[in-house]
Amino acid sequence: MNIALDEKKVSDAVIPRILHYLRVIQQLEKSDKMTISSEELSKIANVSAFQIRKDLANFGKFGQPGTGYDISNLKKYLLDIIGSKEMCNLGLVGVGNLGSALLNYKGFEEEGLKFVAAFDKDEGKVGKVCGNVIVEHSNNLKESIKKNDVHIGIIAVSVDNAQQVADKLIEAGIFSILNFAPVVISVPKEITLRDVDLSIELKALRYFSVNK
Amino acid sequence: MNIALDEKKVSDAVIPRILHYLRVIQQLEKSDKMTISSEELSKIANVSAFQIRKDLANFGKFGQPGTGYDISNLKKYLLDIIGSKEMCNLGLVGVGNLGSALLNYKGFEEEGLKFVAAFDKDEGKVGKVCGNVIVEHSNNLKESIKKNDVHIGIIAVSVDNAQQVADKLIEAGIFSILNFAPVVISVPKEITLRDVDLSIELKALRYFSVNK
DNA sequence: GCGTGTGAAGGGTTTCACAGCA
DNA sequence: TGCTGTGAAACCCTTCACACGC
Repeated sequence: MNIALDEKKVSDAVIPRILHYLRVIQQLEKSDKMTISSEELSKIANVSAFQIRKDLANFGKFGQPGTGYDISNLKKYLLDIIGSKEMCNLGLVGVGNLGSALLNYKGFEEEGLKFVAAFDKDEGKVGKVCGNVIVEHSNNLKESIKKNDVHIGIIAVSVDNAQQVADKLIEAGIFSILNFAPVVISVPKEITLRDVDLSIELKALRYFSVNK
Repeated sequence: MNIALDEKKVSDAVIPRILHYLRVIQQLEKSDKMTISSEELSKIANVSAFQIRKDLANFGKFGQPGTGYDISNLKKYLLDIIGSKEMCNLGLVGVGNLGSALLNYKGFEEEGLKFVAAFDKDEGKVGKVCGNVIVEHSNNLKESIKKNDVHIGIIAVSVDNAQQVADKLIEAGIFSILNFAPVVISVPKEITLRDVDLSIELKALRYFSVNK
């Protein structure tokens, strides 16, 4: 029943799936079902039942043989696994179309994600209210990141400025970066960087669709 | 030298990496370098040189032993592999914050991706010009999708409407869907669906950062 | 000599089959 | 009986080492 983080290294592929299961469980919570078997979950999540049981077994024994998993308990366990108990503070750089959309998106807060700072180098945008934050000038970045205890930096600037912004974020003490600029950024290996490259998503989608 | 598509099934993991190499090559094109070795490419792309050579070998022999890869040729080959020669038509459903940002993003066109239609159920948005398209009412979806030859449908509506929109897109003849709604959508197996779930990206980022 | 392309080795992840428990 | 948890098998992907070509 113990949640065994850091005991043995859990495969990287597991975590996105755990988060995916959590999505499904959140949907199921709205129904009147109390328990669910790995087989049923499999059909909704499009992941094999074997895989689901193996993934969960990485972290403990949550299921009842003969019955399945208690939905509301499973949710708690999954949240524990990914460590979503406390709020995660986000800082955004680049308040363009995409940046504004992210700041104004209402869905993050209930997921434990919260924008606490936003930056732009355009004086015209500085001072503007976007979502729950007031846009600051990029010159304030380092100071504000520390003051607001930002955990994750989000890059939503143009290709030309992305590397430079990444460097500034790292200099400000950020260890986790989500990059939306369609460019390959280099960071020291102690920094965790993930890219969301929509052109790549769309082209991969087309490829898989054609070669299915 | 032949591009051997559909000869033997290429692993799914290869394609996103191919697109990633293409990003790097596009950046390199701006420099005055003419050729690059897998070793040099490895450092920029953060992928092992073995991996790069293996990935490319899936599709043919592009490299010069002793020299490396000709940058502008490699670009052509990579574009061939992923079939990016002709324009890919995009249709968007849900002209909210995120939807508008996507429609107004200038970077897609040069990547061979083009919005040709956008839909919303809100009468107030219908008729508005966003990027290169005029927003249509969702009731026109089926007709307009066919008329404009939309290849990929993009879902940027709320959680509650996502499944229904997916069903409508499929009914309209769409086979490829990119879903931004943070919900698990079910589609028939002949449909290719990819999710971009930003909350999951952020939480995975945090997990990997903490457990690094 | 330098760097690619590739068969073989290695490692890791998914699949399977079944023991064990409710 | 029904379904989980798990060691073993199968599979796939990455890594390696080296033969070959420039």
